[in-house]
Amino acid sequence: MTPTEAPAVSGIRPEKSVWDSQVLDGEPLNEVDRIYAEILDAVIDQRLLPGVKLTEAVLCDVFHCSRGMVRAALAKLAHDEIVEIQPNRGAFVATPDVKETHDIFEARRMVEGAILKKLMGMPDLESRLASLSSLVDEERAAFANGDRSAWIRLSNHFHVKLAQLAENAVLTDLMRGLTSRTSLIIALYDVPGRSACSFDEHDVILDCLARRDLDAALAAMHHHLQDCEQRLRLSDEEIQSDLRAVFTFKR
Amino acid sequence: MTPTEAPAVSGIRPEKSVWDSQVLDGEPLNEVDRIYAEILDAVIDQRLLPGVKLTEAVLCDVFHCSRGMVRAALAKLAHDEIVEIQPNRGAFVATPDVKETHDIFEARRMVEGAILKKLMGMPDLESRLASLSSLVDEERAAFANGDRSAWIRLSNHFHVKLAQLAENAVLTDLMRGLTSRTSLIIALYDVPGRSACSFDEHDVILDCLARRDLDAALAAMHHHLQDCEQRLRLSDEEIQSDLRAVFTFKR
DNA sequence: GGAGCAAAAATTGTCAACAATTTGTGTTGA
DNA sequence: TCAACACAAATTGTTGACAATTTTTGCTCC
Repeated sequence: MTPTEAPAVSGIRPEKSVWDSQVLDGEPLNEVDRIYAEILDAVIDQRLLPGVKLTEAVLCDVFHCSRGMVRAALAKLAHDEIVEIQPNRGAFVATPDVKETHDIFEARRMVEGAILKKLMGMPDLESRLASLSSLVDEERAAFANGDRSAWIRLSNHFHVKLAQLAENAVLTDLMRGLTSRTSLIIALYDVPGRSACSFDEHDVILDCLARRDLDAALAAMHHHLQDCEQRLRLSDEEIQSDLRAVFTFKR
Repeated sequence: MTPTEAPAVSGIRPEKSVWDSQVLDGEPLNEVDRIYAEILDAVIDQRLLPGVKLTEAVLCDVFHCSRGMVRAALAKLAHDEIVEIQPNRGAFVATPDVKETHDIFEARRMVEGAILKKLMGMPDLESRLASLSSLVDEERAAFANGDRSAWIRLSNHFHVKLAQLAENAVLTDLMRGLTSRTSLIIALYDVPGRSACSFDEHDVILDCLARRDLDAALAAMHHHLQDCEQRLRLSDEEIQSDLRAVFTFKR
């Protein structure tokens, strides 16, 4: 994966100008946070891909600010493991390795399972779940419209919003971090031919929750995350078997 | 809680000069990370207390560096919710509110429970637990010696080290963050007369783990965290009842 | 065509200087 | 004695300039 630069960085400023609350709650208080959020959004939407070099001067141009602002935003992103800063060489969108991938998915299975348990004990669950149902509908629509960025963003947001329903800010922040990093992983290891629609799986989870069937909900979430992880092409062996499949098919 | 400054900040540089791996794995790569770690260590050890103002110029003096370094370290600590940066007013050691306290403990119960489950399925558990046993011994010794900072640090480190045994870097980092924030909470809400020895509880957890009794281990950890949370004085009503107890006793 | 080298260009790391804001102090008047 | 105000001092926010490092380019030689 060689560092690329100009074309990918140009994807930072999407056409939408209305503030999207995916990354931060409410408007950012300062310039650094704004830049942070813009870059993070671009990473989550997979407009900025793993390994891309984030040159300070280019970002200053894009965001019309001084280098200090850019450096501060990059430092925060590095702290989140979204960006890797290599001393004297620059900042790059992070490229999580196989171990990190496994660790993140494992952590998600633990945390998201615990969130479901908490939700199960909460009153008024059905009305809480209504906003999530419409979100899944939006996922479905985005997919049908071929709007990949929107689909990815909404798909990610489903998990964050589920955490928000649990009314624990620490868990919500945690889920934000885990889903952001998952987006990187998927961008890095996803196999186009293996992509399946995740909104159906989201629907199943919601259904189980609405029926207050904890075991089913846990199984559905576990299955969803396991599936997501299984779909990634993580090893040379998998790449080899894919190449074989390609040439077998061609012949 | 009024911001105080000079006397508490003087606690940043402890007598020990050997690098303690509590905060970061290995030596920090740069000056910012070093300052970050020093301040975080001081917070965890409760040498720096909640609400203390962290003046840039003072920190520059203490650490013999430029303001840029200090600002970068404070920004990272703010990102971890360890420090609160108020625009145009300065940086303060954070003062978590009651909701945040609850959220953190809840998150810990979820995550630490999940860690125990994972540990239960790991091979060679007994030899893994050996280092933790000696750590609990150190806790006990520190408490007996009246070395509060060491006791707190070791007590915190127990949970981080338990997470490390699970061999998942994401979970370990997560536990680091949660325990650091817990240390703040305890500094803020702890009642001196209510403090109990937590190393006995740590021992119970280890014992259950060694016997591979998952249910008992989960119950012990849950009880430990619940106990810890219950010991905090979080409401005015509790303060009132404490005042009544004080004057009832005096009469 | 590739390797090695020097120089130029690009980029990152750092910090002092200045601007902006807040806090503290002193004075005045009621 | 307290409130209001002005001013000085302290502190935070920001950025351009310079130093240090890395990357790119051009040239020579084999």
